[in-house]
Amino acid sequence: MAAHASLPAPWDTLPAQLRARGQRWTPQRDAVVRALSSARGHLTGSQLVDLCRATDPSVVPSTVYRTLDALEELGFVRHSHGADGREEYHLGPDASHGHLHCAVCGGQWQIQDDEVDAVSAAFAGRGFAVDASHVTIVGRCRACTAAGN
Amino acid sequence: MAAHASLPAPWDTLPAQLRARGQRWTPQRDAVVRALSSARGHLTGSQLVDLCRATDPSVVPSTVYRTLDALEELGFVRHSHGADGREEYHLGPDASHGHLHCAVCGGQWQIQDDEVDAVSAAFAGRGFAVDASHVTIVGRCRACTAAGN
DNA sequence: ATTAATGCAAACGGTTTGCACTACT
DNA sequence: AGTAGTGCAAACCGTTTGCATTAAT
Repeated sequence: MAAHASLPAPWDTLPAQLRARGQRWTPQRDAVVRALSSARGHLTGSQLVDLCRATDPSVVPSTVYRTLDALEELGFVRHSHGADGREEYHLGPDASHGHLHCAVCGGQWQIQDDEVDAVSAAFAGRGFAVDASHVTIVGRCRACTAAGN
Repeated sequence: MAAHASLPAPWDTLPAQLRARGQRWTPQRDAVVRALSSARGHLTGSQLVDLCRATDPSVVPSTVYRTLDALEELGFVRHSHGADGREEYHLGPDASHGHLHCAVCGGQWQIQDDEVDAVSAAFAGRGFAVDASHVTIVGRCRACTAAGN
């Protein structure tokens, strides 16, 4: 089959995107996506496994991880590494506008999603919710470091 | 025995501190400390294991990890979780003066070592060297979050 | 009918644990 | 002598893999 009770927001185009690449939409992938979208924020791989199995006990870890790989390839999820040292997956490309600022050359770069995640995770333990759009990190960029500054 | 070719900087008082607590100084702990101090920056647990075994093949993983626990209890090392998702250990308390700033209540808190490490690790991949003393993270503190702001 | 995706079970790497033995104090 | 610390080997957890089977296309 492949349950289709209409997917939320960014996921609704997913089945089509998969099929366009010759890939398939399955009940298991549906379960993974629903678990992902129901849980706001980030999930570790094993949390996701448990969540999926709660609704559909037939879902097996390998399927979850393989599905995540597939979703990541399409840019629907990204993964980083949480403060607990486990893989952490989160929803697709959302705008984050943090910046990296080189104190030497004055260059600026946008901070990427997974980097924001890592920063957020660093302070999650003390209950501090990082505002991703206001993160500015000062330091020295690769070029300036290489130049010996 | 317990090799004693004089330990570098902050470690020289370690044997005494251990003994003061009824704990012991062993060649294995010596090996771990030397590996830690020789490697500038951070090391994962398994990197440390390998490093130790390179000089002293008799050192076994469990001993390394147990030693790290002991060192951490004394405040000689701290551990965080690196971008590769593994435990990462680093040298004792060094001054870092980054701050957390709550956009709601205006409160400020000092960023801790392991948090700085996590932030640094987030950008290490792109060759950006974070200036720990200039990290300021804006967000919402636990209290303000709890208050529903 | 094809072949992508699944379930299973086994393997993996890093870390932790129980226990008898060793060696620091 | 007393006991903290060790080495070993086995357990553990999250993740990955090989392979025969199932099911979406």
